[in-house]
Amino acid sequence: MGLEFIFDDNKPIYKQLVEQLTQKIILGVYPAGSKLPSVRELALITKVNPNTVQRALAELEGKNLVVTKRTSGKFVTDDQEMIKNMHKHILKEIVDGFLLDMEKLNISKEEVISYLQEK
Amino acid sequence: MGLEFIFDDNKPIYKQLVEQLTQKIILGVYPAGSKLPSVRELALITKVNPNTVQRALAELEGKNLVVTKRTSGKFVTDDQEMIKNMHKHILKEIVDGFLLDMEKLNISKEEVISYLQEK
Amino acid sequence: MGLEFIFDDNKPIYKQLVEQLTQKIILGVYPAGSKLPSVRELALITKVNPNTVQRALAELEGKNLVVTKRTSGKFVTDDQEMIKNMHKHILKEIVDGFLLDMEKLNISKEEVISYLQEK
Amino acid sequence: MGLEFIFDDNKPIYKQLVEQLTQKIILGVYPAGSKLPSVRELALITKVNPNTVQRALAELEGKNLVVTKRTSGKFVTDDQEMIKNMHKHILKEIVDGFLLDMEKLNISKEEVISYLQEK
DNA sequence: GTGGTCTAGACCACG
DNA sequence: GTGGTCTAGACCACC
Repeated sequence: MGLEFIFDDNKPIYKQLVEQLTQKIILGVYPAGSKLPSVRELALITKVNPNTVQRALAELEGKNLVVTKRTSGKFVTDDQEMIKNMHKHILKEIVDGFLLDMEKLNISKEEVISYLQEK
Repeated sequence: MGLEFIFDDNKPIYKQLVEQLTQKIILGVYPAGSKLPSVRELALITKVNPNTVQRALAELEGKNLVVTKRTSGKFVTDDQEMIKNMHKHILKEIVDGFLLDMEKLNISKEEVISYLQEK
Repeated sequence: MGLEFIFDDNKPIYKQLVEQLTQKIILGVYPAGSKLPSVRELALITKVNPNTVQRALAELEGKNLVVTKRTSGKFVTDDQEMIKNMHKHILKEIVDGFLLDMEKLNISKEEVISYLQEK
Repeated sequence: MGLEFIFDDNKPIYKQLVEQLTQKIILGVYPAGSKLPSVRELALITKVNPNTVQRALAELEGKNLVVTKRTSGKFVTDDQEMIKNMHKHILKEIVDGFLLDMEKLNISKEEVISYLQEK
């Protein structure tokens, strides 16, 4: 569990890769400080072109979730704080987006909650 | 409220138009059976290229939310049942998507609810 | 003047492109709010592969110096404040780097200044 | 002070080693004619792969700043003149590079000087 | 015509 | 074997 990569056609693959790798980092599938599979390995695992993997990893590096140690590979940041923050950030983003959607449909928070409870 | 159209540059404008028009129909801003503004008017209101408006309306026709009466214009369907179903459908889609996201982050429904209640 | 692009082999071309475009923006060769040449045009001007141009522009977008208006092209940000800040930022970076180098060589600021004045 | 070696991951380590060893020679930390630590020692001190140290020293030999005396090790050149020239050369390079950067940003030498004086 | 994405494949520097 | 860069060329969505 935790190692599959599935893509759909709606979003660019590299963005989906960013999301899924971020998730795996947040959930500890790739723990803080651990070495990521090499670009080429990831390309094999995900069945995606190495350039595309590279691009996704570059984004993760931009967000400081991943650091590159030249010639020895790419690693998850060892800054656990940052990972936690990312977790919170993503959570907030999703929940806020959800509530916004609900608002657009004129549905109150209470209705949402009772709806969820019934499920 | 209810007549503004706001677009961002991330998603195709015609899709955003579809969404926003659907919303207005669902919420009764454009009630069942009522006449929609003409393509040209909508283009003016939304400050969008008429072709784009056309494309969005075509999609809405495809979903049977809008019907064209030749010579007199485009109208919201008068099938109230269909509108209600659409409402439920959209609601379900959003909530399910939300719950799926939560699941990916390993967050239980209960946690979500308590999180929402705190807000 | 101001429109040539020259590259050397020490640094990646896309980074040099980022630098040179940034300069042109800062200096007003490409003023705030103005449209940039299209990716393909820039590729022709610079004699570089369009993908490489794309990559450089993506970086500039990441720094919010450039914004993309879908289908109509890429534009310099119209936030003049941001451009000024970038100017200051770059200036500071260069000067600080320079002073650091001088420090490593045990050369005082005063010596530097008198050296510059002689030139 | 004078014996630490610090590397960042942006530039090749061997180049950084070359720079830092050159500095130490110029500043007299390793005086003209003195014996350098052995490759292995340097590797330990710098926590760098011996191959990398070897490569850096080879470059310094190429510049005639370091000479190998077979069987007894590597020594800083005893040609003090050469060391002084190297000093000047490096200085010139840095200052010229700096002035070039300033020129690109349309900043006159006078402005630079007054800027430095304020700091 | 605009930008965006992806692939395939090659070459390089590094350690 | 690691990542980084670049090219050529193709295809897509959008307006």
